[in-house]
Amino acid sequence: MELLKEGGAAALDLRKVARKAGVSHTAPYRHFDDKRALLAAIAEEGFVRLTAQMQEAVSSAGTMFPLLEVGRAYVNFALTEPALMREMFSGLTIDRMAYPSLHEASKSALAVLVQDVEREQRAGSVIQDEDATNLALVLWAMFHGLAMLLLENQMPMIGSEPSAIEEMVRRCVAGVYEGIRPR
Amino acid sequence: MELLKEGGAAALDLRKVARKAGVSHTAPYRHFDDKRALLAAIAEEGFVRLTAQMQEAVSSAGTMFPLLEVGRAYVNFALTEPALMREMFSGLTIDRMAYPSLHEASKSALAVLVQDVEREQRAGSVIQDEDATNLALVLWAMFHGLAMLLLENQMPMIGSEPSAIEEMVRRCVAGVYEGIRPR
DNA sequence: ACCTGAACACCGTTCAAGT
DNA sequence: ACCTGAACACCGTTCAAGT
Repeated sequence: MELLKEGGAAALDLRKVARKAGVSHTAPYRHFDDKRALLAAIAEEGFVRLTAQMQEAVSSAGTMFPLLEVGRAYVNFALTEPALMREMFSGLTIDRMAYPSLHEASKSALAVLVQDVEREQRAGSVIQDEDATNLALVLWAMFHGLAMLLLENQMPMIGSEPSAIEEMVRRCVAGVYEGIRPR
Repeated sequence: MELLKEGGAAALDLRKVARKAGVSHTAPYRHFDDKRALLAAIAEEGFVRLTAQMQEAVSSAGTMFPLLEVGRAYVNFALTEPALMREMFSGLTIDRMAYPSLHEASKSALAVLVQDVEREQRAGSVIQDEDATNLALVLWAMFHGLAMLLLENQMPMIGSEPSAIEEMVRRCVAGVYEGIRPR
């Protein structure tokens, strides 16, 4: 994870990891089947941390705009650990299912959203005629898209000043909460 | 692009490209500065195609739910060309600005959304007290997040049956259009 | 202007061998 | 159970040399 943070995905190779650990370049194969297995373990750890930060955001928000807090936390995580975020969501191409514990960890991030939606549905601040999981997926898509586009510098007009990013998070949360159609 | 489609990003190496083209493995350096430059060219071509499909979707929609059509087109593109989509949005890490024509191409995809928002604002179907570009960015985030999460198999409860995906696209468009707060 | 072949530094992975 | 060193196949890139 240090290598990932320092030099991005390109800097993360098994031999460098072994060097950093002070062992021979074949030692890692005693602990991981192959490079993908190491990446899966790293991604899993990433999901654990992301889930914790989302959970924290919901808790600290109390009854006031939990979704805004979660969105902020999600974007903040992505911008703080861009290489990790990329590895979590696109490192292992297709066989995510081949790493069950990784799959579990990634589901826990969604679970935070589902729980908040259920709470808001009970409170009446979110529509009740739609499944909570489905609504959570919509929220996740919104947050994820925003985080990834910012991370990949695809919103140059937003830039990287915290205040501009904060405004963009607000707009996205407002967009999905209030809708862009006139009320 | 053939290699990308067949075997994903891992299968795309310069020597293989050269082999496929029937030249020596150093010949590509006469046409591209390095591997990143080739990837940039591929990503650029990807944005051109994505923009065309989004534009087509808006046009064919006429006055009926253009946003739903664009969302569908965006998701469809991502699921049809997953490796290309990944390369377009996360291949070259940070220095996207180092490839001006790539940057231009990626802006043209957003422009399709901006134009539709402006049209809908004039028609009164989208709120007018917010900048069109900002609203387009919100829509883009929604579509992009949905497409990437589906592409990376992060929504296993949705699966890959076209009808389930279609439903999810509908929910996301409805979410950002109507809002998830009761009206 | 475009291509080639040798060469270099590097990586993922395997394997026989050690404690 | 964990580690090592040699070895193999492979890649990105450079360079002198060719047409």
